[in-house]
Amino acid sequence: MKTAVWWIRRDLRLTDNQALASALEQAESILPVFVLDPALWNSRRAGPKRLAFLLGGLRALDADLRARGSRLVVRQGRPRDELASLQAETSADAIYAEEDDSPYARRRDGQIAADLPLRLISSLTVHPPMTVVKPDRTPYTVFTPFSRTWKTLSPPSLNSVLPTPARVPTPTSVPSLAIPMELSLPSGVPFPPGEAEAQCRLSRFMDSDRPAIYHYADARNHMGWDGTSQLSPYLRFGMLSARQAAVAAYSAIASATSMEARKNAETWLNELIWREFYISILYHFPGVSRQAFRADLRDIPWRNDLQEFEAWCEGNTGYPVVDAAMRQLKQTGWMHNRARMIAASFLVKDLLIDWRWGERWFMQNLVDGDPAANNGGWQWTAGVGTDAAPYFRVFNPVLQGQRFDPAGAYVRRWVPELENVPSKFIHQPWEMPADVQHASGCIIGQDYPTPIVNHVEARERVLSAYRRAQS
DNA sequence: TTTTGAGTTGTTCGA
DNA sequence: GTCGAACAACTCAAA
Repeated sequence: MKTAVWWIRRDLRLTDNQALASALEQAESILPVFVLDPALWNSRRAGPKRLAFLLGGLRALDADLRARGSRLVVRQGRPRDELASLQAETSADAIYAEEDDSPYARRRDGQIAADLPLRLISSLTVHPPMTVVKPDRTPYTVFTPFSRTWKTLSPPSLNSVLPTPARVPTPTSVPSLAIPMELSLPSGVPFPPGEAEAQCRLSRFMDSDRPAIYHYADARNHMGWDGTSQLSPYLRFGMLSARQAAVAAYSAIASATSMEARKNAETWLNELIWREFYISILYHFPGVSRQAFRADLRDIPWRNDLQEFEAWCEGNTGYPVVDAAMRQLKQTGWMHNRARMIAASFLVKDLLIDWRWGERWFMQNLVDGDPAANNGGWQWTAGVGTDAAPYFRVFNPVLQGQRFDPAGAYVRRWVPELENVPSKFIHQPWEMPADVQHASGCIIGQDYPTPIVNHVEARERVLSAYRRAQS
């Protein structure tokens, strides 16, 4: 085969890239292509921060390719049209791409495969959705048995991680658009795009003096700590392969020096399996992207109060942890996982707003926003999904704050008007006596909002709403 | 086919 | 302050 197209979608890396490796095996020269698809670009789900991260990732990938005698060709338009014309321009014999299991991608790829020689490689996940199924070949809908089966499949070995190719021979004459520059990453977003950064973060998480992976199980819950890997945006765009992450997790488990350390590393591996679980759920049940998995919970009488929704979005609910979470999201494009659960629970249960509103807001603001994981997380919190939280499990934002941000470091960082509030009141500032409000420079109702709902009453309200919906 | 055990992440109440 | 039970059944997965 003379020329092959490597169609890049969410695998912005050269290391352990199976689509690229297959193309290199089969063809003498490779044309790396990214198609800016207006259907995704203009979608209500797209967010400027994620798009900026993607464009930055394309620039980084282009630089990495140029160091290997290649370059990235960027086109804009419907992928089908652009690929067809590229194929004509280069007389490419095949188009290699990493399979994407989300509903839009499957529809798009199905149509393209009907006309063009598209070869899809399953490497979005360690184990493709079709391989982690029950003995009767039907999909799992509960996490624990899914993960048990996942773990019985042969783990990827260290040498299965494909090396970075030294050279990528590429035809020189194919014109490319410039990578759009108008959307640059806002300065508050702490995620430099590119696979070099992803590799750095992975090794820092695994191999530093005191590897965070061996403290992950507890540390990850503290919102003011740096206990998570912060790899989600990189996994989202394939700047790091799931397989390489899993290999790293397995090797950390194998070299753990205590039961405790081992358990912590296993907890992180479990998070990778959660990612694959929700990818599998969306693959087998594409309808979840539009409605609740559980048919009996599709008619909850949501209040959907617009003013309250806006207060939530902007981080002005009067509940410090919730507001810190929402402001972190807005400023950085990322939110701590524990904070995601608290903020999501507050929207759905305390405000009784349709979980899909929150799902959309997260997609519009998260750099790591992924249709499968985000949908799964929201349905879990709302208690309407697979393997969902029981509906009576309502997070108490004050207790969650006291437990997972005891000194209020997280709150003070993202809600500066509470900076000088004593720790005793940091998660319930409305309890401050007037003199303490004055002393801390934070008058409730003036410098910081009065809570927009009373949690105890809101809890009763949501419990009865869910009870009614079910009966 | 039937049975049995189990199910990410919580809160509240009363002893 | 700490502890166990209740919250509500229900469905899934596997024996």
